[in-house]
Amino acid sequence: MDRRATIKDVAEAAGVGVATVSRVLSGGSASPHTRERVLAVAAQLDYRPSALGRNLRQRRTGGIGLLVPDLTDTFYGQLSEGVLACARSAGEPVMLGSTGGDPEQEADLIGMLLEQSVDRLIAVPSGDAETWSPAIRAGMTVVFADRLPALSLQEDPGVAAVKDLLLLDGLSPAPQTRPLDVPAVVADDRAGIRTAVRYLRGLGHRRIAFLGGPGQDRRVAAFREAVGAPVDEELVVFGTGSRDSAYAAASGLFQSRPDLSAVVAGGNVLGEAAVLAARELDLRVPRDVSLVMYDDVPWAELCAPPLTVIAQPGRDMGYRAAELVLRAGTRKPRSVILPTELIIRGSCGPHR
Amino acid sequence: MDRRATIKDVAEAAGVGVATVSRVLSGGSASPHTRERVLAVAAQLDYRPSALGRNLRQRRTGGIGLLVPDLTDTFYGQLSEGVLACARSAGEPVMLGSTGGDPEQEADLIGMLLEQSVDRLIAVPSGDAETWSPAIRAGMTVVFADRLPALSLQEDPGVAAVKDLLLLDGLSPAPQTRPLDVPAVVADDRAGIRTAVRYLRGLGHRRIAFLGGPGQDRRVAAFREAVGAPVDEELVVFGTGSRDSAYAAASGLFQSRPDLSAVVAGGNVLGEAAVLAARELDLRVPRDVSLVMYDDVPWAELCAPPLTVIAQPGRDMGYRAAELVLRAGTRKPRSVILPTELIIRGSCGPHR
DNA sequence: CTGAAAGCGCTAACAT
DNA sequence: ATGTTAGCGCTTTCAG
Repeated sequence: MDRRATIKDVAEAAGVGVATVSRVLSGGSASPHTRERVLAVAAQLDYRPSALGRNLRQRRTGGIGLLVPDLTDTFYGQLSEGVLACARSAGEPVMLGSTGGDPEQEADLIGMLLEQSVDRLIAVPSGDAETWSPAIRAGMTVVFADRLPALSLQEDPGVAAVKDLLLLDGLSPAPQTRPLDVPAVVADDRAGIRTAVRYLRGLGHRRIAFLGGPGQDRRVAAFREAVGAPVDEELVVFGTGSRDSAYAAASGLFQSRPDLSAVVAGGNVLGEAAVLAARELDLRVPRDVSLVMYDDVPWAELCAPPLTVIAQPGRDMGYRAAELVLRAGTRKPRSVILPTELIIRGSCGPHR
Repeated sequence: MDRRATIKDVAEAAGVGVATVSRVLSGGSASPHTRERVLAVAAQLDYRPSALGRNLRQRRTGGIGLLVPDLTDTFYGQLSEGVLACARSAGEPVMLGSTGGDPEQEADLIGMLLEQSVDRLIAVPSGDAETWSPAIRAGMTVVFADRLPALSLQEDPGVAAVKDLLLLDGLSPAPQTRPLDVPAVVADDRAGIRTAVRYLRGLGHRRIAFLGGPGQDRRVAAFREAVGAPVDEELVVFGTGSRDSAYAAASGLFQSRPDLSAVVAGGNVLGEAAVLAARELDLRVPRDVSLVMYDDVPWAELCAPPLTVIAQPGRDMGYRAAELVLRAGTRKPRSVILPTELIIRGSCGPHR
């Protein structure tokens, strides 16, 4: 188990200078004869250029960072698979971190990536713009996926939200604020939620609740818009991200408002909680309460009845985000909105 | 957005040599006065030591590699969360790869990690011992999780299986073979499967099938042992890892052997497939067929009826594996077998 | 087209 | 206790 061959070994064995080896291996100019010789020797020595040397020289670690809230959430699993697929085809390593939805852990992980000189980052953000400005200022290329940093409500006018998406959502940045200019890849929450709400209305539902989680500002906003008129605030409730709190929120909702007839769950963990809570309270789906859940996950079909869902392309989302972050040098990336699809299965019924 | 401060900047600003700064920051000896001064300057300059320089100098990348077959499989999500949790508390970055269960991709990813000089690796292996010997020979510290590399059936006596676990399973390494001496963290498949099979037998089931996936050699062996006597080979079927093939296997099984009365699914993806296939064929669970699934995943409870499962601690498994791989320098790690638990819910009924 | 040489930021001898 | 120095393996001017 002896030391790996270095570029120097190859150079010596091939009777050329190290610079030439470097050139040949990175596709630079070299005489056919030299090139062939170097390649042969390199192969023979089983030479693999060390990323360490290259990274230091270039003052940056190749590869891309990936920050998600929770890998046991199937949707983030899908998203991560997309990122990994793209990264692999580009030969780039991926450094993964799970934030638990906690801005502090997120900040720590950003710090660690900075320390590693990882300069490209895909994130499902948990912190607000304030959490993210350090990364941006440090020159990282970041792309948000699935959602945007919360609008931070503090006075500091230096901090705001992502520009692109505000516009795409038909909002305009508050005056006085300097939006983060970070591209994002997200689902068309507005259309997705709207379609779901319309569908429920069409079934006769009037008291429709929204069961949300952290980082779902855009979905909540879409819900309010779709429901229109003054929204019954008691029908909009939130969990904090954990399965427990999602369950508590769902259970609380059902108990405090037995008059509701339908609920839109903002994500699969929330949907899961809703099913569980409903069962515990002897509410039958869809007889007593109709349910539509954001995220199509394999198990949605296993439920009884199978869950009607707003499907969003998690894998594509990750793949596209990775493409953006990798191409960032070339062209200035623009945000992407991916389509959603209402998949009608059995968890919604007519109001009665 | 100017260049990050380097150790040299700190040294100059503090009026000391770079070595002193290095010492202070890595807890070496220094006079209280100097230490204080360096720390102050470092903080003031917002100095973060670059992992690049350190890595090159130490000829190794810190951090640990993690290779799993598929992140959309909730169990691997749980396992990964465990690894990440441990790594984070140790301040180590994690490089993630998803192999898709394909030995070739696995080999590629190992190559990439080697190139990155990542020298600690946790893997849910897909390839056989032959795939893994390069990593071992290169001096990587590897720990297997969840399962072991397949016993490779080829002549080459240099290749074999993991030593520890063979013994733990009560087997002894074939003569002529040189087992990989790699520690592993796995569930007690033998006990888990045995308990499940006994439970099913207690309910009167005699024709019990096993629906397996790749890498489940230990579970299959345990199944054979638990069933005892000559096993009806038609009742032992395999998918290749994808959801589609799992479904095909399950469906084929149900159709070709309508006389079976119970099935043990070797993992959650297979369990999912079994539920789907049964429904498609109008087999009622548990009336027509009883089902017990390996892995406890949140959605097992959502099924109708809720699934009886053999729970294994995915998160712990990841955490323990990370501990082993991190401590590897200190003491020679020994393999770990984690307990399983049969959680009885509603998917098994008496034979009729 | 090719080689020599200068570092990238850091740590570990070694010398003081 | 602290400073000086020599690289780690690689890419990239800069000459030839």
